[in-house]
Amino acid sequence: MPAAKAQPVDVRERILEHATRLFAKRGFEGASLKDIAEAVGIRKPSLLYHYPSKDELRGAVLAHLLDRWNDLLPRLLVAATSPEGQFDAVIGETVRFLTEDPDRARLLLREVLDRPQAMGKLIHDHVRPWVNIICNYIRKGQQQGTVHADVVPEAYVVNCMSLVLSNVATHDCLRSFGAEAADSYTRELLRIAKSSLFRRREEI
Amino acid sequence: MPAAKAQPVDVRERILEHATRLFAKRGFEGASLKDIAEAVGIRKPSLLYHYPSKDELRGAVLAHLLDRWNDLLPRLLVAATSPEGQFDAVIGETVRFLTEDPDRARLLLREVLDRPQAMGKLIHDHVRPWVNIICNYIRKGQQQGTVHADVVPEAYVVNCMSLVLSNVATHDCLRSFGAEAADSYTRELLRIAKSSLFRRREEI
DNA sequence: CCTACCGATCGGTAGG
DNA sequence: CCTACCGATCGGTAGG
Repeated sequence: MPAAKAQPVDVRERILEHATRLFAKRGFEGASLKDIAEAVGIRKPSLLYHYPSKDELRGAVLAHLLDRWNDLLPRLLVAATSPEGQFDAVIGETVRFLTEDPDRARLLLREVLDRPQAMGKLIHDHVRPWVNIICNYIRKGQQQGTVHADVVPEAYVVNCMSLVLSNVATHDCLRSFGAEAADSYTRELLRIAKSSLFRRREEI
Repeated sequence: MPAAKAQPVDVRERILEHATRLFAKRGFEGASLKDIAEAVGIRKPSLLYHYPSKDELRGAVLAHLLDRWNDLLPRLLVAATSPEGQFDAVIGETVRFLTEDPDRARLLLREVLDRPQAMGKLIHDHVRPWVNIICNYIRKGQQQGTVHADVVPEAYVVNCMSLVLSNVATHDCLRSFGAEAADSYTRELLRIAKSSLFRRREEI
């Protein structure tokens, strides 16, 4: 009867949480296994029992983040029906996913900087499919005349991804810029994304 | 007569070059003083003679980058006269400055992630003045009807900065996305920035 | 899950 | 600008 174990929540998951937070805050090289272990409340060798090396922990952290993203995707893609509604759902949920825990954006940006080649392959495998779906909606919108004709779909979507990522990741840093409301930058981001995609009513 | 010294170019500057490159590639914690010194062709204690600590080297690298940026600014701000020409000059030169050496973008992004508070102050001091100038041009454009009325100037400029920075920094990683031309992402970035700012002729 | 310990490497110093 | 060296900390292992 293991009645009074330290914390009931799965230790492996608590390790991932604190590893995500510390990798995001200090970077992979800047966050030591000792610090992560002691944030969880165990010793370094105990952490290495669950994840046998720091590199395997890095991989597990990234896989865990992508799992949460994949949880979101299916209901996101079938949610809306109209082209503009679909777009709002997709970019809105993406922003919400990253804003809910900004460490996700910071970690992803750091991984892209640290290992561009490996992340390129990973993005190609995990993100390409739904990018293609968005691109098809954009092309359909161009045929119907609701989307600007000079949009380059793939490049547009990639730039939007970059923009959302860096907007959330640098949120703390850039908030010191003005006295405006905290989410005014994110609202302007959505305006930029939509304004550069859809033709306005008065144009049609 | 010190005839055959190793390299005639200033050693301090060569240290800054290699430190910029290695900090950008591996991060501050991931790049060791030994690696930087040996890339220059000297030993670690010799590097520490020129920059007495790793933190002072970090500061010098950042200051050097901002100096290059400040070299660019004055001629950039007086270059064009029309609002749209001014905008093209500013964002075009910003892209060129970062594209010329993508390590600049990578280093700045890493610094923002590593030390958001310190970078917030630094941005406030060094970048705020010319952001204000751009914002005034945007507001003038809004009064004249050439710029969309719903643009929030400060938030727009900050988002554009974020977008340019992350676009250049993640260039290597995202190029693997499609078979398109290497600069198609950057061209789409410029289109997004302009399309979400200026009203199209047919609207006016 | 722990204590005890490993060799390697870190930023930095002494001294010339 | 160098060699030689410092204590501290790194990721990881042995053994229980």
